[in-house]
Amino acid sequence: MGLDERKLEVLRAIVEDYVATQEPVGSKSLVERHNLRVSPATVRNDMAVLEEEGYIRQPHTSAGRVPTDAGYRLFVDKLSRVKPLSQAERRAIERFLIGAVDLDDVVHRTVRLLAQLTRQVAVVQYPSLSRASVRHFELVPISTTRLMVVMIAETGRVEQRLVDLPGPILADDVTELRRMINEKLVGKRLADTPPLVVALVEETAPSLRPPMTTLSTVLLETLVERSEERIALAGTANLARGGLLDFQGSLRPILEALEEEVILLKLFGEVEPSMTRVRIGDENEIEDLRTASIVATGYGPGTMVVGGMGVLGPTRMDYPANIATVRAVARYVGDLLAQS
Amino acid sequence: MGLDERKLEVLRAIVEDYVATQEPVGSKSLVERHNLRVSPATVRNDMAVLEEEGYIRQPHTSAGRVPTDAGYRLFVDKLSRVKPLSQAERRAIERFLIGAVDLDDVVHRTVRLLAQLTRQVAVVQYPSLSRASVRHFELVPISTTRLMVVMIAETGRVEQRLVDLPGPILADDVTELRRMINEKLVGKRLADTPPLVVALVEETAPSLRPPMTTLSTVLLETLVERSEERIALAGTANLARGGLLDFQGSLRPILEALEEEVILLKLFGEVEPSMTRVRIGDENEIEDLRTASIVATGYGPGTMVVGGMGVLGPTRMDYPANIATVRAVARYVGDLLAQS
DNA sequence: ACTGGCACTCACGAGTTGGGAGTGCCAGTC
DNA sequence: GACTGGCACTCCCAACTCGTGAGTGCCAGT
Repeated sequence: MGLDERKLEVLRAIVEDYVATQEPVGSKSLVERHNLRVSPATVRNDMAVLEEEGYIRQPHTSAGRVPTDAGYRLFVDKLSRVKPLSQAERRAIERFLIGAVDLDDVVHRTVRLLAQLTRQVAVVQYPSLSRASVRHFELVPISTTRLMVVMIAETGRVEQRLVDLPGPILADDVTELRRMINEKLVGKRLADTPPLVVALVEETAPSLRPPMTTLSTVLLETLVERSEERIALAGTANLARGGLLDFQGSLRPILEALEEEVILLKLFGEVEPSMTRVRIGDENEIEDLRTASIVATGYGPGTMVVGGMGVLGPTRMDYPANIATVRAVARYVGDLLAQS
Repeated sequence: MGLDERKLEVLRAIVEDYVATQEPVGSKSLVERHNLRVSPATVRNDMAVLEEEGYIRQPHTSAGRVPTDAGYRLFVDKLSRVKPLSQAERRAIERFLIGAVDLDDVVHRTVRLLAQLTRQVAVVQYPSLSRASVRHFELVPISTTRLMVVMIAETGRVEQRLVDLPGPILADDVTELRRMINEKLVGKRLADTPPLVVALVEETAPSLRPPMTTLSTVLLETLVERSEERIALAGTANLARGGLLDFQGSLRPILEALEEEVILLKLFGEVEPSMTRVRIGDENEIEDLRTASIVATGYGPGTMVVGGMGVLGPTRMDYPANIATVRAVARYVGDLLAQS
């Protein structure tokens, strides 16, 4: 169990070399590249221990060593300092996001930026409604029996939906419905709205009951059920880099998983405030992603978290760099949201 | 130049076998599988001619023949009848699209359906605004200096955008602006709106000039420039099927091209009314897609075309089946749009 | 115009081999 | 006790060989 200073140093060196070269690393080249001040034989002994402890393994006898998922985990937790971004990267982030015209555009640009900087697949969850609050509701008459319901969230996100009413409705009544809904819901966090919507129906005068009832079901559907649905994705082409050595040959399951929004939301949506979470290989619950790692973090204006973002790549990725990039981008986007 | 009946028959057989087996097809197995009523030697002579004409080629000496892009082209144009869909497929289309709640949902379901039925990458362009007409405009006051502009197109598509006004504005003025805009633009095709918007500003009373001017630039931007921007994509995992034999080894360029919305719009957006267009391999202008084929068609309510959809796959794809599927789905979605 | 026969070509897979990188172990040194 | 040099061993990998078989082109014969 004794992993002394040098053994950890050896592990770090193995991870770094393997990530860089993509080839199993042997004792000799290790000693050459990093200036460990011991002989290859000593390193070999250390490696034997590290292997016994499950941090590295040999693809085959008499080949170099490769980190295991547990090895990466130890590396990420204890052995690496997050690399500060280069000036050039900071500028790139700024330049890329500066011209965004609306929320959609911000998300779009962000996801591309992440993909480009990390050279991995990037995922950004649209600001989730349930964590944000309501800025304004609007009812737009389309015909006498049809309304469009528009909801604007504090984050700038807009949702709309058409509603067929049970019967014709007067313009004044629409105005009244609008007033009531706004009075009741504006400023509330979306997650808290369902009981309020129910109460709203009960408080409605009998004459307006039927349309309000219809509206309430639509409100509930739109605001709650569809509220976390959207995800932006970029950089899938990066999967096809590493010559198919990553992901043990088949991109298929990875690409399939990436098309399931439910999966992506699970991976990138469950973020705790201001924590960067790293999931390495086997730690993933999703079977298909056992050969991949994920770096995810939450973002939002100030200390609030309105969504998640992150990258996905082979377990053999540059964790320190990716963690740094994801954090920096998340923080920058958070600031952007806080301004508007 | 004389390609008699039988030679064409041989070409058709080669394409069909190659698409099915993915292996170069030789004269002997050809005669066995299709009951051409001649000997392998005769077929070989025909093949020699077909090769000379550029319709097939040999991967290496003494291997079977493989169709060239020109061969596929001839096959598609002259030698294949579009396969009618099976009853099961028709039912699948119906079942898949029947529960769609709004336009976004329709597009989403459609693209997944196409990917699933054809086992290729599917692309659906959101109903393009410029080809559709305006149903309604709405202006929603957010604060005294901020409006939200919402546009609803005849296809059900909704676009919205926030506008910062040059100065505070009264509720009555907003109402007036809304009235003016709707009066001028409702019912017009979007492509025809720009001059109308300009005229609108000129007709506006001096007191309302400043906000109307601001609005007009936003209208132009939103309605024209951003009008064809959206694309839905599904089934990228299908690229990784054919064991990397398709696409001569690297998915990278294909995945990259698929991430460029501009490229996809070029491919699937330029559709003539009720024509199914097939682009085979080299016929593609996009360098990266020279190993791929595209089947695209327009769709829309009735005879109108409001967008394109289609599939992308290896040149070695089942053209008759894919053409049939794309057409059927496009028609079904068109009907769906016509109803609403 | 088609066919059967025949010699030829060449990709492919199975087996073989040599080299080299890397290992584990052990005896020796500080 | 911790480290090192030396050494025998393992085994992947790339290169080579070789037999097989599918497929061909050509030609003489019907």
